[in-house]
Amino acid sequence: MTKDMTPLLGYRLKLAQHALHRRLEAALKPLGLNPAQYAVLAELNARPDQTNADLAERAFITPQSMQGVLAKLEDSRLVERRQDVRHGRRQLARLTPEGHVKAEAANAEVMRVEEVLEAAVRPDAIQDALDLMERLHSAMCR
Amino acid sequence: MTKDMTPLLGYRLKLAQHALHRRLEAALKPLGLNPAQYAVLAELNARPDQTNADLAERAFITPQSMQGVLAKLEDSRLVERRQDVRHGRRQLARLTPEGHVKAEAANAEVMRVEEVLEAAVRPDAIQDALDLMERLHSAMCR
DNA sequence: CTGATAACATCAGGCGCCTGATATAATGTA
DNA sequence: TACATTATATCAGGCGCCTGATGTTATCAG
Repeated sequence: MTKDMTPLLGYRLKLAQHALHRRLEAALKPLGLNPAQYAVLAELNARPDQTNADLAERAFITPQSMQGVLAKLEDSRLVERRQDVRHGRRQLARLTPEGHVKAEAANAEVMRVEEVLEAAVRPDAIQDALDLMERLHSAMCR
Repeated sequence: MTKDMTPLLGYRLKLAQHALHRRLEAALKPLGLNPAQYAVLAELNARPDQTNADLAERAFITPQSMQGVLAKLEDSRLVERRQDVRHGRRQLARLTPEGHVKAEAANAEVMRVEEVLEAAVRPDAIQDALDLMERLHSAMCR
């Protein structure tokens, strides 16, 4: 007989991340963004002029999926794409001024969630928690 | 300027869970199951005769989504649903004999992944890790 | 008993991410 | 130069989960 799932690390990891995801969705919804769109805005804010392929890799989704994300951000005039002068195929994405404002606002919301998350951990244990997540991540990628 | 996401607990939580999910998908694929289907088989193995609504709640998805999961499991003859004798509307789901075999096989695969996950943590720190996940989950649900 | 409310199953449509296929430009190699 | 390989963007279709709407059955209040 299969036992109760509750004491499994994988199960609890899933639960925690699922709740976080819902929370982020709720926090970003008033801004008209979803977590994937936020991730792109934040990434382009930190490093402008990246290609669709670059952004996809950093966000851990496929280029095909990122295509859809970028298309919507372009429709919303938060991101613009230009032909790379040196390459005929590459298109470099960057934030519009409006996109920059939106990115900052979204980041504030996300940081608010992050603070709630960190408040659940003893201050001196946050680094341990970060290390734990990294170890779990590495173990699953091997 | 938005900073690097790497040191954020939320970001690393997402990364770890994402990798776990991919790993589970890969482990279950040879059995013809996805993580959601596995969750239902495991749940019905532990507690037979649950309704669609019950299963949805335990799996943290909507009844509408669980409907699709159950329909596929029925098509695969791993689960069967019968009218509840006392209620005209409720349908109670349970494993078929074939479903029971599949559930056990899937559970073995999932436990193998769980072992890899736990191996990434010092043995005396597993309970701390479980507690951490629970605190993060609770913090996000409030 | 009657009518309102809640629980349950289910259909329809949308969104996000996936895989597979295709087209084009850049790059490496004979 | 010519050709194969790689990188990039993009279209098409599938799958899983979502919200909204609908119909049916239990349950409860009067």
